[in-house]
Amino acid sequence: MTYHQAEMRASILKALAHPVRILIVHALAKSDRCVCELNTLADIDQSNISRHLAMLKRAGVVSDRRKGMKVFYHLETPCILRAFECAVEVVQADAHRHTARAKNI
Amino acid sequence: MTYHQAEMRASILKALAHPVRILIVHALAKSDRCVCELNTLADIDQSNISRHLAMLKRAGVVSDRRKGMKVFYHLETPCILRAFECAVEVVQADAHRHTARAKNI
DNA sequence: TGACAATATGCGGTTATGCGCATATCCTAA
DNA sequence: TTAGGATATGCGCATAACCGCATATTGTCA
Repeated sequence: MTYHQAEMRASILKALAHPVRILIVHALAKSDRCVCELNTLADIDQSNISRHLAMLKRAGVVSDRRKGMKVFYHLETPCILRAFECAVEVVQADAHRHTARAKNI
Repeated sequence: MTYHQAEMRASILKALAHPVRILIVHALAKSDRCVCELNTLADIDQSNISRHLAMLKRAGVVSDRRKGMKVFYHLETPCILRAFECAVEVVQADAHRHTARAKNI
């Protein structure tokens, strides 16, 4: 794998590597949502949500579509959910390792 | 999904979201490697590789094992490779969208 | 057109990442 | 025990990510 290829992949993963953006993608997995709906996912400024959505869009992960005053976002690449599953596996494996170590001590 | 769960997942993805760390994981997918081998993946300082490995280890993605003077790293969670595949898909979908747009203009 | 709702963007400040250099630590072998 | 190879860590700097606030933009409806 070339360094350039690695950079491309890293840019996608970086776009996903933020708790708010993970919440967004998780919500979009169920159905398209407008910004005002996504805004309730976390206790942060609306402008911030807008920025996170812009990042996901730039990465090609989501697309947007205007409908009247609202803008609806759509998950373009559901394979990302598999990446999340893997993250969960890692978290859980880590948790097991920690409890195992705690028992030994 | 709670914000805390999202944070846990984000920490894993963040650990992967760097070109050098992606090269490392990609190399480890084939077999365990010592730091001196991984050092040749990119043109960066040895201390830097060491730091990237420490991050991956803290995230629970890799483990290390001393063998004499060398330290060998091992990929603990190969499911990560699936996450990479997804990143490739997104990159390719993006490329297609760009060429399609270029044709229209 | 003017007021207002929904969304995006510019700005400035704070925190986190990434890096190289120097140096510390750990291990082996003479 | 001392020399030297392999790896890790402390430090300081440069840059990028993140955030809230204020404000711009876009669209609706009276």
